[in-house]
Amino acid sequence: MHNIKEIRKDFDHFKNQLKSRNIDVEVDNLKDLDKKNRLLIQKKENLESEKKDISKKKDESLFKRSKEISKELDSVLNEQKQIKLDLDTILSSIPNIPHKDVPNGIDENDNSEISKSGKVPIFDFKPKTHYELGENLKMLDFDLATKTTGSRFVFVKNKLALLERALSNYMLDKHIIKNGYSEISPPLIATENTMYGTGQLPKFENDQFEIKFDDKSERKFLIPTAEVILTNIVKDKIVDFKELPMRFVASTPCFRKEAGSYGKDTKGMIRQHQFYKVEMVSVVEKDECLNELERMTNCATEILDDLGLPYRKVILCSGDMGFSAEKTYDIEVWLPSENKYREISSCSSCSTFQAVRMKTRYKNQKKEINYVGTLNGSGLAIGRTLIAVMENYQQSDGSIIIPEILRPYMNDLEKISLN
RNA sequence: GGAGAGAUGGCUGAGCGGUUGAAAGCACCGGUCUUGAAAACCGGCAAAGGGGCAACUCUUUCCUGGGUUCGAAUCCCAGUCUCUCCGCCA
Repeated sequence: MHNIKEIRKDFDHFKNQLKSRNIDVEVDNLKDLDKKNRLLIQKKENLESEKKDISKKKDESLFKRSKEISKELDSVLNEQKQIKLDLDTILSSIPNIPHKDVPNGIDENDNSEISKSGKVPIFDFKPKTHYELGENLKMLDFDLATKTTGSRFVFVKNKLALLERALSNYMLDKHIIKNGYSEISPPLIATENTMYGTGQLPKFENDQFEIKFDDKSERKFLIPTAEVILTNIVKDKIVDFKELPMRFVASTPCFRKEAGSYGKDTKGMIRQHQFYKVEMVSVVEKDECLNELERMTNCATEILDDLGLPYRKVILCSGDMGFSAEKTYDIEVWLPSENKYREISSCSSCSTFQAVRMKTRYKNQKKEINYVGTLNGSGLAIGRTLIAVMENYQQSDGSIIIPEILRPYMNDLEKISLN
C-alpha cells in the first residue's frame, strides 16, 4: 500500500509513476477524498477538544452542551470513517511502483534476459517430458490424484518422493547453514488480515483457497506461498535496527486456485493447485532492499549451480511484475522437453509496500521510525526443480541420474530406474 | 466440549468513574564518576493522525466492537485471544 502522506506531496507524479504498470489512477478522486478526510478530522478534533474541556471543568451548566456535541460527533465520525474507508479501498488496490531499473513493458515478452548459466544438455535421443518419465517409472500418478482429489494434483511415489524430499532438505540446509536464513516451520493457514499484509487480498481473492472454520471467526485461507506467513512474522511491529536484516526460510506446500489459467500447462506438474516450495524472506532497512535482492537472487541461483541445471536470469518488465513488487528477477530453468526455459524462482523486492500494509517499522540509529523493506524469493520451487532434474538428467532408457549434491540426502542413491 | 482466571507502553507490572498517556521496575539512550569498563548517581525515553515554514500544538490509543455517563483503562453487553484445571485426542 502506498502512503497517502507521500502521495499528497505530488499527486501527478504518483499518477505518472504508475503509468508503466498500465494503471491509470484517478488522482482527482484521491485528492478529493484526502482533502475531505482531513477536513472532517479537524472538525472531529475541535468537537472532541470542546467536550474534553467541559468534562474537566465539571460545570453542570455545560453538561447539556456536551450531550449535543456527542451527537454531532457521532455523525462527523461516521462520515469521516466512510471517507477513510473509500480512500483505503482505492489505495489498497493500487500496485507498487516499479523501481527505475525496471524496464518498461506490457507482458512477459518485454522481460529481458540478464545472464545465462550452465550447459544445455544435448541428447542423442528425443528427450521425454517429466510426466512421461514419471509415469513410465510409475512414480508420478496423475490419474490417482484425479480420482481422490481432482485435476491439477499429483501423487509422487517411491524414489521420486524421496527425490522431492531430498531437494527440500538440501535447499533448506543450504539456506540455513550457508546463507544465514533462520529455519521456520510455519502454519499453512493465514487470516484475512495476514493475506492483506502481503498483498494477496483484497485484489486476488479469486486465486486463494478459503477454508471454512466456525462461522464466527475471521476468514482463513491456505497460503499460496510461505511468503505470506513468513513476511507477516513482523506484522504490527516496530523493530530495532540492530535486529535487521531478518532472514527466514521455510519449505511448505503452497495452494493456488490458478484461476484464469485454464488450458495452460494442463499436462504434468508444472502448474498444480498444490506444490512444495522453499521460500526465503528478508526484512531489511529500506535502503538495503536492492542489495538484498541481489543477495537473495544469488542464493537461489547457487542451488541451480549446485544441481548442475542450466538456467537464465531475467528481469521482469513493469507490466509483468507482481502486485507488491518494485523489482523482480525470475530464474528460469532449462526444460529439454519444451526446449525452453521455465520459471523456477522469482525474487522480488517489495520496498516498503508490504510494510505499510502490515504496519511494520523499525527504529534507526537516530531513533527515527520508518517502514522496513521486505523481500521474498523462491529458493526454489520444489515441484519444478523435480521436473528439471528429471528431464535434464534423463537417460535413453528412461532412468534418471541423481545429481551428486543430492545423493547424501538419498542414501547415496545414484540413479532412479524402473524395478 | 465443561469450569475458572486474565488481556495495560519494548518487556514485567500497578491502577478499577474525574489533569492517568498511565506508578514502579527492567531494557534502552545521554551525562557525572573511571585509564577503560562495570557499579553508583542524575536526566531522558510510546505510537498514530491532524494543524503549522517552524518552535510548537491538538486529537486518538490501556485486546476489538458496541453501550451507560457531563466524564471510562476503570461500570455493562458482545466478540477475539491467552493461561490453569477436567474431558477428548495426533
